[in-house]
Amino acid sequence: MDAERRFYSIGEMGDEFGVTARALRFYEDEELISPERRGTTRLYTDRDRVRLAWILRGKRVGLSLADIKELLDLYDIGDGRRTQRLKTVERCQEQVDKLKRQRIDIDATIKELESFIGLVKSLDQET
Amino acid sequence: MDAERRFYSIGEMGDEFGVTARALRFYEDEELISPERRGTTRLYTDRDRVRLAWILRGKRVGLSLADIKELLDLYDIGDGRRTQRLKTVERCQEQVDKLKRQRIDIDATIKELESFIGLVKSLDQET
DNA sequence: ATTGACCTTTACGGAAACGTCAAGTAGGCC
DNA sequence: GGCCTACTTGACGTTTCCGTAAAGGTCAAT
Repeated sequence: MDAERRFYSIGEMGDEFGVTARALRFYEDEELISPERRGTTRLYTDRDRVRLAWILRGKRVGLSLADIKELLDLYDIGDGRRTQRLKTVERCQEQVDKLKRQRIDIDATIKELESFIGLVKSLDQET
Repeated sequence: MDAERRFYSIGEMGDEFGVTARALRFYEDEELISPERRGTTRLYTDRDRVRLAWILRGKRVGLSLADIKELLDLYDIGDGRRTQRLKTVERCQEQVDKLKRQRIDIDATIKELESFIGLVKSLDQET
């Protein structure tokens, strides 16, 4: 164990995750990730990679960076006081509900687009 | 038939759909809806209501207004030439694929949030 | 020693999707 | 006719999420 702690440069991170260095610095400004430093150079760890993956998936499902930050923070404080935890659960539950509603809309949209595709394709059979 | 054609004012539309008049005018600027006019006043028909519902659902699933406009336009031109129709199907299919990928992300996020909620709640049982 | 690749911060720029006045008009009611 | 309310068209402001120079520091290779 003590598995040879690897670091990743901002460039490597960008390449691997398909984001620019500018974006990574921006996420840092917004306090979504806090890589270590060697001097001024950023060193990303595996923990940062996990967080970044979370951030990007959050973005893909339409969460704002603010939402994502809040959820990541909640993850970090999961062990706070009882009142704190109640709030945590509450906020998470809100997002879950929102995502579930969003899934319903997505399904409806997919369905409609697909049936439209079917219609247009059927027009194509004539001729 | 000839079912008593009703019109709706911009205010009614806003109230019913939960959007501001400003937003409706903006959608018109962007050519997503084109209500009739009596003088300068906008008159929305049922067709406009259907389009608006489509727009809002599109927004909820994360489509940009540009995407939505394109899809609405495709609906309108569904009867174009063959080449045109192929493009139509293609573009729709792209959106469908994108939405399907998005659904996968949503499911994963929901799952993760819910298991986190479970974790925090279990901490709450102690005490 | 110089080049090139990769890193840094600071700062202005820009699209998207409206919000928010401002100033004016049109129609209905008493 | 006067008032109220809802409507109109600009036009500038705002937030989010970065892009894009500008102006350099660092380190390895040539």
